[in-house]
Amino acid sequence: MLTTLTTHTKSSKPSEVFTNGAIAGLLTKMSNTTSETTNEKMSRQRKSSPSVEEAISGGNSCGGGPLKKGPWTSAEDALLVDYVSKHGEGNWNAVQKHSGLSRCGKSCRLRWANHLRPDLKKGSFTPEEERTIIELHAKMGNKWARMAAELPGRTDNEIKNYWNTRIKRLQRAGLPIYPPEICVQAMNESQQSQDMGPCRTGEKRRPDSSQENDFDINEPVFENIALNQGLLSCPSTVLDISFSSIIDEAVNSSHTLGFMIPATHTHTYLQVMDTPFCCSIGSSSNTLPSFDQYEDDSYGKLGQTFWSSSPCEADLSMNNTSTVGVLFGSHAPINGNSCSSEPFSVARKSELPSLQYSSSHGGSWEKLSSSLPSIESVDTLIQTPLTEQTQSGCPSERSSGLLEAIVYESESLKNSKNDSYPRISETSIVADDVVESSHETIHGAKWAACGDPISPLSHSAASVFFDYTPISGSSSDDPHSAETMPGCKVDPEAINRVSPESSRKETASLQSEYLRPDVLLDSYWSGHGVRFDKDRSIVAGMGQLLGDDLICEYRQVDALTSESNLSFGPASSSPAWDHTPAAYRLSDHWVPF
DNA sequence: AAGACCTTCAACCGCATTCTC
DNA sequence: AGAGAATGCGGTTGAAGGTCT
Repeated sequence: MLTTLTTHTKSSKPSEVFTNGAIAGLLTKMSNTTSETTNEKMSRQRKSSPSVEEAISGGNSCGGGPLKKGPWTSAEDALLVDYVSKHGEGNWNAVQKHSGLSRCGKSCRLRWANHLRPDLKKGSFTPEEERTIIELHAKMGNKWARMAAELPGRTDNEIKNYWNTRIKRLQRAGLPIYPPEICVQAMNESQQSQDMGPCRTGEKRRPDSSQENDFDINEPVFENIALNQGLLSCPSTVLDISFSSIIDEAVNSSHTLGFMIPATHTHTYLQVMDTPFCCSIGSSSNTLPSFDQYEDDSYGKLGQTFWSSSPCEADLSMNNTSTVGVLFGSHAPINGNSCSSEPFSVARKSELPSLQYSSSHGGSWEKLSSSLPSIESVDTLIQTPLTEQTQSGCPSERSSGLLEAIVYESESLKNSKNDSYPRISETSIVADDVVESSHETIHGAKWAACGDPISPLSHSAASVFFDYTPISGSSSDDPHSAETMPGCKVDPEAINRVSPESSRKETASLQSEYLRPDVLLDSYWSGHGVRFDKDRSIVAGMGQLLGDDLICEYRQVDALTSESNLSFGPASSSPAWDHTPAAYRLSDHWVPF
C-alpha cells in the first residue's frame, strides 16, 4: 500500500526534472496527482495535510521555532523538491534556511530519499525483488541500506518494513524465514569468504567498504556458522538435513541475529515466498528451480510427501545435525544440544503431515511427548503450558503443546476405557537403550545425542514406512530405500554409530523411518493412542485447534503446487484437497479410512 | 454496526560514522 | 588531531486503514 505522499512522487516520471521555481507547477501537479489517489489516501491526506499556505508558512513556526514533525504535506514536498532541484541533494540542514521548510535536515533527507527521489520505484515488491531481499538478508542481515543499494528504486525503509512485516508473518505462522537453499547459499558464501581471507570474522570494517562486496556477510550472522564449518564438509552433507533437527536448530537460533528461523512449518514457507522457492543447493540462487523440476526426479518423490513440500523440505527432513546448525546460524550447534530446541515442537505439532496410520506403532506418551519440543518462543498462538507428565523423565525437558495436551487428553480417555494399545514404556526401553548407548558416540546424529525419543530408534515402526508410504519408487520391500532417496541420505556411519548394537535391519529401519516426518508423527500419534480410524474426532478437533493458520498455509501450498504442477500427495495429482488440516492429513490420498 | 485487533508504513529517534574546518 | 556538523543507518513508534468478532 502506498501512502498518499508516496503517490506524489509516483506521478513524477523518473526522468522528470524539477525546474527551478516550479513550485506552483509542482503544486498543481501534486494536486492532480492527489486527485488520482484512492479515497482513503485522499482522506488521509486531508487529515494529515494542512493547507499549502500553512505548509509554506511553516505550519507551526518558522524561523527559530520548533521544527515541524509528522507527515509531510504535498506543499512541503513541493518545497523540498524545489530545493533539491535547485541545490541538489545534501546539505539538508540548509533546507530550512533556503526553502522555508520547518523540517530538520534529517527529516528532509529522509523524505527525499524515501519518497521524493525521482528514481524511486513505487508499488509493491515484485517476486523477484522479494527473492532478492531474502537472499540479501541471508547474506547481510539487517543491512537495509546495503540491501537497498542492490535494489534500484527501493529504499532501505521500504525493505526494512517489508522484512519486518514478513518476519512477523512468518513468526506467527511458525515458518522459517529463509528458504533452505538461501541459507545454504549464504553459508557457502560465508565459508568462501572465510576461506579467502583471515579475520573476516570479528574484523571491524567500515560500512562503506563492505558495499564493495556482495558477499560481505554480516559477521555476527555467520559467526556461529563458521564455528561449525568443520561439520559441513561437502555439499552433499547439505542435503543430509534433518527436518526436525533443522527446525530444532532453527528454533534455537530464533534468538540470534538476523539469521534465524523462527520456527517450523517449513513446508509453508512457500506461502510467504510468493515465489516458489526450491532447494537449489549448490546452484546459483538466481536460478532457483521451480518445483516441477523435481517432479520427475528423485526429489519429486520426496516432494510427494506432504511434509516435503519442496525438495528443500525433503532435505530438511533428513537428519544431519551438522548442517542444521550451520545452515541456520544457530547457537545450538555451539551448545551442542539440539534438545534445547524445544520451541520446535510447535512446528512439529502444527505441521503434522500426512499421517499414515500404523497399528504397529507403539509409543510412549512420555517419551514421545517429551521428544516433542515445545514452543517456547516461536508461535505464541499455539503455545500451551507444560504438563507435568510431559516434562518428566526426559533428559531435555520438552514442553507440551496444545496438540500434546489434546493427545494427552485423548490418551487419558482412551486409557481409561481401553488399555489395548501398546504402552510406551515397552517400546521406549529400546529407545532408551539405543539412545543411551549412542550418547557418547554420536556427534552428528543429534537426535540420538539428545536422546530424542522421537527418533525411530524408539520403536520398530518400519512397517509404517513400508506399508503406508505413498512415495513412489520407494519399494516397500526395500527397507533401505530411504537411503537411496535422493536428498534423504542419512549418514550411515552416524546411524551405525548411533546403534552399534542394533542389527543392521533395525538400523536400516531407523534410517528410513527417521527420514519420514510423517512416520514420526504417525508414531507420535499412534504412540499416544490416537488411532486415526477411530479418533477422527480427536484429530479433527486438533485441526480446528490448529486453526486457520494451517488451513491458510495448506491452501497456499496447494495453490503453489497447483501452479507448479507439484503434488505433495502420493497420487501425483490430487488437486482437490480437503483443506481442513485434519481432513487434509487424513485425506484419502494418504489415509484410506 | 461497532469496537477490538491487526497490518502496514511513514516518520522519528538515537547512535555511529564520515566529513569539514 | 580534535571538535563539531553532517550524514547514514537501523530500531522503534504511532497513525491510519483493514479485518475480525
